[in-house]
Amino acid sequence: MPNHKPSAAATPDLLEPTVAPAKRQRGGPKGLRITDVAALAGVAPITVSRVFNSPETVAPETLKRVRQVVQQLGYVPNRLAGGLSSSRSRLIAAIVPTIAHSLFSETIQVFSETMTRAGYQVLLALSGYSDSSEEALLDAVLSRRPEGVLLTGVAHTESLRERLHNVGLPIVETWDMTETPIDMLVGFSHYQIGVAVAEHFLQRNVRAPGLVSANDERALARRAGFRERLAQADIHEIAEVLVSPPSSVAVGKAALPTLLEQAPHLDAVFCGSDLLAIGVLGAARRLGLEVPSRLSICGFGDLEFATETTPQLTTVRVDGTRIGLTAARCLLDRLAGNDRIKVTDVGFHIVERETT
Amino acid sequence: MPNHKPSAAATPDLLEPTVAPAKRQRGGPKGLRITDVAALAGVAPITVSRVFNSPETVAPETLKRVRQVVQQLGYVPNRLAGGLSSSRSRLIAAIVPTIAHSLFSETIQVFSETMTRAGYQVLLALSGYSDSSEEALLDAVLSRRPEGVLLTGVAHTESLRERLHNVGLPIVETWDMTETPIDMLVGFSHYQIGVAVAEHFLQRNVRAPGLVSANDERALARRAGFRERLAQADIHEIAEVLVSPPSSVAVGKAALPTLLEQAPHLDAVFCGSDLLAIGVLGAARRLGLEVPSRLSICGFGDLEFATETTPQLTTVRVDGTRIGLTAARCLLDRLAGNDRIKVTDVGFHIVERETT
DNA sequence: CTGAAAGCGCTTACAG
DNA sequence: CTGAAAGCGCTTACAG
Repeated sequence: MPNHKPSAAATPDLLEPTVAPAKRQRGGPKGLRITDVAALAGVAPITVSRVFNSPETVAPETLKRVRQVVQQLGYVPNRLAGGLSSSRSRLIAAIVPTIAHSLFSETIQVFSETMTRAGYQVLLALSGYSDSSEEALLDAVLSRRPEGVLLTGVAHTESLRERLHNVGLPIVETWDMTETPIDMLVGFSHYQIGVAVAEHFLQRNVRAPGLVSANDERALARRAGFRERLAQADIHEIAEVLVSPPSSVAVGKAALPTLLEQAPHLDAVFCGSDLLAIGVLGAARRLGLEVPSRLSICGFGDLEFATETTPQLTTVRVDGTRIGLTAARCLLDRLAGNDRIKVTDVGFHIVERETT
Repeated sequence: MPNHKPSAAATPDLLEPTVAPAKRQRGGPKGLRITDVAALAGVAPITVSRVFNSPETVAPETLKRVRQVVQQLGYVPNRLAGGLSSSRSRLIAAIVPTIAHSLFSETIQVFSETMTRAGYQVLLALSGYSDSSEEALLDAVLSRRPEGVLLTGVAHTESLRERLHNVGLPIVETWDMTETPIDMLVGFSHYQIGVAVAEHFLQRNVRAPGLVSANDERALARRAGFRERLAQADIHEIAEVLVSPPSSVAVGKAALPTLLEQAPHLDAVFCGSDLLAIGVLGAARRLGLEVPSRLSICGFGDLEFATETTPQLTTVRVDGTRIGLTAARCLLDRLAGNDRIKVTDVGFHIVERETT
């Protein structure tokens, strides 16, 4: 049967489809699209787009009409499409070891609030404490095309640092300090904390200190500062228990007997977290060791309530809220095209509650 | 100058552009695309897509070659594009009042881990405790086209419930109980907790109980159960302090004197959180009120360490980890097309530490 | 202040 | 097992 193409009769039939090709069907009926709003409001889709993204460029009358239709239909723009088209995902990734035991949850809370207020959303990526799957995690994160990344701790592996550097995104590393940040940095020196706790113990005439700590990079930095400062005071024997996360009261409790085996005259313990410190405190009580007169215990991380419930403990307080806020501001400044101080040291305080 | 269109000479010149229209330029050079990988591997883009999304349908040889190129180039697929095209965002939204004070952070931790393992990512949305901006928050969340939503607490406003129902997404409400869930529910009854704490106090022969609590919906449900059970025992006068979040040790401390003004013979306090309870405990100590013999104090929320540091307190323990895990499973089952038990009551326990 | 056309980087739905 | 074409729902880059 011959082909009856009405126009362009000179065109060879064989190169032309017999009829307009049937439109491919993609899935069932989708949700509302910008064209639905546009049609009902009697404007072009681009105008609806402007109502959301640059309302100041739209005539007040048009704005009102479109918004009315949006409201009426309950239209919510599709940001997958918007992000793809504009290369602005409005997404910020936060990579955190864990939010369960609350060391970092305040930081993320404030960070998230601040980013939300600025029109971004936070993609939460929990890395755990193992580096093993970090490459996969980073792939997952980058596949969303975030406009910025908050890291907790400095990136460890060289390969990771390189990839993060290469993507060219604004990046804030937090909760740590390094000579060679990938980009921006808001944190403090774990090494210096170790030094400070050592000095605190030395002031109390400690002779046989011990350490209970995880073996992640930050904990090891505190340990190094602690050991080196003590070495300067000619204390070289340090009882040690390295524990794996998550740290808990129970782990702290179990650690004290082991420390006492290593150092029967143990008179101070530096713990990697307040939870561990509370555990050590409990074990000390049970053994009749008075705290802090017979045994000094120092924690890390500032559990708010601890001030009230365990005045015998000393702890190292870090302002997680300030870290989150500062990190958010760094990122936002950078996203706004401004420069930013690259490194902020928020420091720390040793909080001593009861001197005897 | 005349137009020299080589073919289709019969077509009216005026309807044809003089030359092929100049391609519009969209921004600078972008990152790697699937076509870059495809070209280098000598396959079509769709094959690269299959390597990521259904590797089992690709010949081993091809698979290997493409993966090698992916590795070599450091290609990371763009999920904004992928999600738009496939209508599968692989995103799950978690809407939580706050993660800072750790009541919910364990739930989110486990939920996030579980969803990540299943190939999803979690978009974290902090709602604060005010309902005011919840509509805007929901818009922001839905604009990412998540495939499921975890809510903390049951949705409050009717408008919100309706919208959530209408989007037709799998939804889990958590940390509460209701007769009319939007979809699935993993939680417990705050009202029943109030009843149980009242009974706990009654067993201790409490005569003049008080309450320190926030005034959010869940806190008010606990209050209702508490009051109603006490009313059955003919106790109608209940000293009350309603506080606004965030609750803290300091707020708890400040509350006790106010309660004592209302009820000089106060002999029990039910607090809306463990932090408040610790504050009340501190204030009681200062006033010389012995706990629990003279004053019973019950908290809520289970701060792990509290068992160790404040054995005088009673608390209501909820398994946040189980909630997170169960919620994740509910969502995943639904996403896999299976049915799921709609309502799971994980219950609660009253943990009494020191009986005298 | 508004709009028509093209393109963002993928995947679907076919076809072979 | 592999691929060409079309389409996902927006925004960019022009043009008026």
